[in-house]
Amino acid sequence: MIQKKQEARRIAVPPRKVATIREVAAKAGVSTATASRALNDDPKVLSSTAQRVRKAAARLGYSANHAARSLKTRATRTIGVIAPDLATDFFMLLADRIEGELAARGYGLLLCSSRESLAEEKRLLGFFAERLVDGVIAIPATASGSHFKAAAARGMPLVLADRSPRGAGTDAVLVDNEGGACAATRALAGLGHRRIGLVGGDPRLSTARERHAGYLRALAELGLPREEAFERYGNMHIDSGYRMLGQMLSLPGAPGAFFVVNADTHIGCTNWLMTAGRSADSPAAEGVSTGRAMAVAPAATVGRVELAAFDEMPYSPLLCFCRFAVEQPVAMMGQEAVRLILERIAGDGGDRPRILRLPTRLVSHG
Amino acid sequence: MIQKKQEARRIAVPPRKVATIREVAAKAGVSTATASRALNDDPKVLSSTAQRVRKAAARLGYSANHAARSLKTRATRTIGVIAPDLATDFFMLLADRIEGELAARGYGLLLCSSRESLAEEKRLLGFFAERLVDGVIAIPATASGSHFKAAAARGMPLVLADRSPRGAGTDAVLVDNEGGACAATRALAGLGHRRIGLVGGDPRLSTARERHAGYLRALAELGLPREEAFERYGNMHIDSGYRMLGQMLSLPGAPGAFFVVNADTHIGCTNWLMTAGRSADSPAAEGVSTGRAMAVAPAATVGRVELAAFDEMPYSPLLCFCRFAVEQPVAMMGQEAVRLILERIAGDGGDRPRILRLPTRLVSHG
DNA sequence: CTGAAAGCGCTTACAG
DNA sequence: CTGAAAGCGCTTACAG
Repeated sequence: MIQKKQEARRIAVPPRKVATIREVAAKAGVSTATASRALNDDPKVLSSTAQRVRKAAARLGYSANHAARSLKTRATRTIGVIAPDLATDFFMLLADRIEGELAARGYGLLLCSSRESLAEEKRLLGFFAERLVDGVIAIPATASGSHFKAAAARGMPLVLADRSPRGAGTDAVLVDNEGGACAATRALAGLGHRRIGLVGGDPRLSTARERHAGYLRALAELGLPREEAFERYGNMHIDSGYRMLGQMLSLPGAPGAFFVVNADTHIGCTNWLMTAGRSADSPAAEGVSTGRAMAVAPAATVGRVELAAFDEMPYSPLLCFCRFAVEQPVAMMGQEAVRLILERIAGDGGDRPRILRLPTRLVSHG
Repeated sequence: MIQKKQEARRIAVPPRKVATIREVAAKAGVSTATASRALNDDPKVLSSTAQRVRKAAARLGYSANHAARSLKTRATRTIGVIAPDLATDFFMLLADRIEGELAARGYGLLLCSSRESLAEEKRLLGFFAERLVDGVIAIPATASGSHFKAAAARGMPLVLADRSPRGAGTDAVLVDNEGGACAATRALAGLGHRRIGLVGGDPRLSTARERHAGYLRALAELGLPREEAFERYGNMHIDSGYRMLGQMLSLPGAPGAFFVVNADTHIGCTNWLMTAGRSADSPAAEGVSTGRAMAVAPAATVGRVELAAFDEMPYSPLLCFCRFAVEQPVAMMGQEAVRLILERIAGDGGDRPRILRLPTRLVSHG
C-alpha cells in the first residue's frame, strides 16, 4: 500500500471554477463576515440581509468550500467507517443503515475496508485522524482492541459495532449473541434432535465466542451431550462452512443438526450439502424425527441434516437445510451506533464506555 | 433531509491536540516551506535535511492536516461514490473492488446511497462538489443522466458504472448485458425448453433493457415464440420477482423456463417457487425434459420450473431452480472504473466519453 | 446587527 | 537547496 503523496501536487487540476463567499458578499453588498453568518443561519443577521445574501448565493451557484470551513471549524461532518470486508452482507446491511442515519443529518461517510487485517485497521485510524473525521464507527477485524482505546484516548470519538475486541474500552453496539445462539440451538432440539453440532467461527472474535457459549448453554440446559468432535471453528467465510460441515458429516455417527455461526458459513454448509453431501457415501445419518441415533447408514441421508444459523438474510429461507435463523436488529444497530457517535462528538457521551446489547429474534423457516 | 449547518459550530470540539508543520519545522530547525517539501518527498531537498524533518515529524506524531492541504492544493484524494442502494449485493461487490483499488492509491471513498431517487442523486452531486471530491464514480439510480453531463461540464471528473442513463455522455464501465442475457436464454433452450418467459426489470434502466433485448434476440435466433403474457417488468427487487413469477405461473399454460433479470429478482422467484409455488394449484406445468407442452396439470409441478439469471452470487448455486447464472466481471469493473476516473482527474481522459463494455461469463449450475 | 481583521495549517511561486 | 511571504476560503472573536 504505497501512498504517493506528491501526486497530489503533480495532478493537473481541472479548472472547476466555483464562487467564493467573497463574490457572494460582494454581490449582496455585505462583508464576508455577514455573508458567512447569513449562510449559516445565524439568527443575529437581519432577515432582509440574509435574504439578499441567500439570493446572491443561489444566483452564483455558491456552495461553501468544505476544506476551508473544516480548516477553520475543525469539524468535517464526516464519519469514518471501518468494516472488515465490504462484500459481507451483514456488514453492508449495517453500513447501509449507518449511511442512512448519517445522511439524514448532513454527515458524509468515509468507508474503508480493513481487509480483516489488524495492521490495516490501525493504519485506517491514522488515515481518519489525518482526515480529521469527526468520529469513527468500526466493526473490529480482530480480537485486538488496544489501538481503539489509544485512538479514543487521543480524543477521537469512537464507537465499535458488532464485535467487542479485547482492551478496547470504548462505546459499542452489540447484540445478544449468546441468547440468540441459545434460542436457535434450543429450537433445533425442539425438532427432536438430541445431538447437535456446531459449525463455528473464530473463538477469538466476540461474536463467535458468544454464539458458541449460547450453543453450549442450550446443550447444558437441555441435558444434551457435548461432543467436541462435532464442534468446529472456522473463519466465518463460505469456504470454511463448506469444509467444516463436510469434515464432520464424513465422520461416523455425525449429528443430524447443527448450529451455524453466521450467514456465510451457512452458505458454505448448504453448498456442501447440495453438492458433495448429495453424493457422499456418508455415514452421517441420524433419525431426525425420532431423535434416535441410528446405526451407520451407508446410503447417505445427509439431506436430512437440519441447520439453525445466525443471521437472517433475504436468501435464508431459500437455503434448503435452514430451519431457523437468528435475526439481528440491523436497523437499530445502525441507529444506535450513529446516536452514540454523535453524542460523543457533541461531548455528551459521558466518561464511561457505553455498551449496548440489542436483542435478536428467532425466525422459523419452512 | 434537513441539514443543520449551524451544528457544525455548536458542537463542542474535543481537544484532540495534534502537531502542526510549524512544530515539525521548529524541531527540525528548518522553515515550514522546507518541512513541507521534505514531507512531500520533494527531491530538491537535501536528503540529510529531509531525514531530520522526517524524524521530527515521527517524534511529534505529525500527520498533515488534510483540510489545510486540500484548501491549498484543491485536491482531496477522495472519490465520491454513489450507489442506488448499499444493501444490494452487486453494488456492494462493486464498491468493495472500487474501495480496494482506491485505497491502494491512498484515496478515500465517500460512499453515499441515492436511495434509487433521482432527486437524491442530484443532491449528492452537489454534496460532492461542496466537499471538493477529486472525482465521482456513480451507479445511476434512474434513466435520467443529464445531471451527470452537467456535473462533468462543470469540470467534475465522473465515471458511471453498471448503468448508462439517457443524456449522460460521460465515461462509463458497462457489461455486455445483451450478450449475457442471450447466452443465458440460449442455455435454457439447450435444456429443451421451447417456451421461455422473462422475469424482467424496469425497461427504462439500460441493464434491464439490454438484458431484455438479449433475451429477445435469443428467442428470435432460435425461432422460439415471443409470448408477451410471459414477459414482465419489475423493479429488480425481491418482492417484484416473487410477484411477477407468481402471476405468470398462475396463468394457464405458463412456460417451464424463465430468464431472470438480476440477483434480487432471482431470490424473489425462488422464494415464490419454494413457498406459494409449492402448494399452488397452478396450471403452469410443462414437460421440461421433452420440451413438449402438456395439458393443464392440476396438481402443480411448478417445482420443475428452471431459471437462468443475471448475476452470479455466492448463494446462486444454492437457489434450487437456478440452472444458469451470468457472472459479471465485478473486479474488472471496479479496476476499470478507478482507472478511468484517475485518468480523468489527471487530465488524461481525452475529450470524448469512453464507454467500456466488459464481457460476462455464463455459469452452469447443477 | 455588521464589518475589519486575524487566523485555521498547509503549499508554492519567487527570490536568493 | 532553503526561506520569507502570500494565499487557499472560510469563520469568529472583537469592536462598534
